[in-house]
Amino acid sequence: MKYWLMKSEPDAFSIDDLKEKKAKGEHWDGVRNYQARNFMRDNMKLGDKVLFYHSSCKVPGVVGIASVIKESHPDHTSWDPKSNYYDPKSTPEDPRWFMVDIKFEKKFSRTISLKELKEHIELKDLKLLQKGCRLSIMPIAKKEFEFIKSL
DNA sequence: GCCAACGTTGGC
DNA sequence: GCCAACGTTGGC
Repeated sequence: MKYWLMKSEPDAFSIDDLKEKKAKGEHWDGVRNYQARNFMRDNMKLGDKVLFYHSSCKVPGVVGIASVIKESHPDHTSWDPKSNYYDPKSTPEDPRWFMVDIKFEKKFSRTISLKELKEHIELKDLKLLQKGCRLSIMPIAKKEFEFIKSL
């Protein structure tokens, strides 16, 4: 089993929105970055655990846990001209973008803020904290996952 | 293949 | 709203 961190802007889609989807979960559409796509397409497997991170908001940080319930499948919003995520180079015959489905597992009793994460030496290698990291999906070590969960 | 211009992310 | 740090695009 692998561990991941996924960023979402709570104004667009928050942990509470995911919670409302219950067991049905939600597909993680709209990723238009090749590195993040490759993680979803090639590496994310059923049952993998995900730290849900709120970005571009008042208190950015980790807010809960989700899990993968469906492995890579084409992101249909990429060939929908009406979608914000439309990419004319992607078609149903030759999809360029992929997504996984995740479902809510738990919400932490508090937000573990970015500021707090930075204070722990145990998390010094966390990709999220590396300078200039703009990846919206990144792998994290089991150690790091367990540590953050324990905070 | 280089690189300037442009667009995006995301913390602050 | 600012801006640093990237990623992408496209001319050459």
